[in-house]
Amino acid sequence: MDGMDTEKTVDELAELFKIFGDPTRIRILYAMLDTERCVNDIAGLLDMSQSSVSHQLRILKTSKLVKSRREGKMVFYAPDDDHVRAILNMGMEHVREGESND
Amino acid sequence: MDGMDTEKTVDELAELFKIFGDPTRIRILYAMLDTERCVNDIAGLLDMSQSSVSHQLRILKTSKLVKSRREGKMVFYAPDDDHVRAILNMGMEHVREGESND
DNA sequence: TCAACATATGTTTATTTGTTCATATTATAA
DNA sequence: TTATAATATGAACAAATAAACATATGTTGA
Repeated sequence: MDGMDTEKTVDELAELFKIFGDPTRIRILYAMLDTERCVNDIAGLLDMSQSSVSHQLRILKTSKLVKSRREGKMVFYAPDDDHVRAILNMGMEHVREGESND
Repeated sequence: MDGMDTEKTVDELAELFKIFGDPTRIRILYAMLDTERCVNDIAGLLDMSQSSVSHQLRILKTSKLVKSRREGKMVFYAPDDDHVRAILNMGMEHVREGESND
């Protein structure tokens, strides 16, 4: 174990990836990757219930992957960090390459 | 949804991250990041049962994150791909920054 | 062949988790 | 204040899953 600090860091790392480990959350993240989105729009785009979207957004926000901004009745969500895009891209690269060489 | 291809790709992406979403598997990956390791050594290093390690290694291998090489009775495992290190590093960056700014 | 070692694989169990449904909060307009 | 729209939250349920235990497979040497 070289570059790892504590066990706590490993747990945090696993927590982070666990968030990305759900297709629904991935879709939600992609939906807001270029434009901030309100909850209802996300639900409409992904054909999900408002409740389900809201639950997942809470998880994403708690994990600091997403930030929110209230405008009237609506709440707009966007990625909190550019790491979100970076992590998604890195994973996507792996998936894409996996399709060719095997 | 811009750079995404099919729904299948999203599912594959989620599958990939799900693998990283477990502290045990992260530890296993780190253990073999610089040197290939046999099952028993990993179990010893991480204080886990041989069975548990073997089960997790199977998951890692099925996901193409890890490759194996037999040498006599022992089987040595190593990351299959440099994406493994890249993905771990990217996640680690996020975790490390998350500690400071909040 | 047999024994010993290394690894793999079923099976069961306890825990985690995503969704649904119902209900609560928050904000706007009349 | 009352009605309505947007979002959040709580509880219950079903599906996924990591660990433990027992057992099987494979390899080497006598």
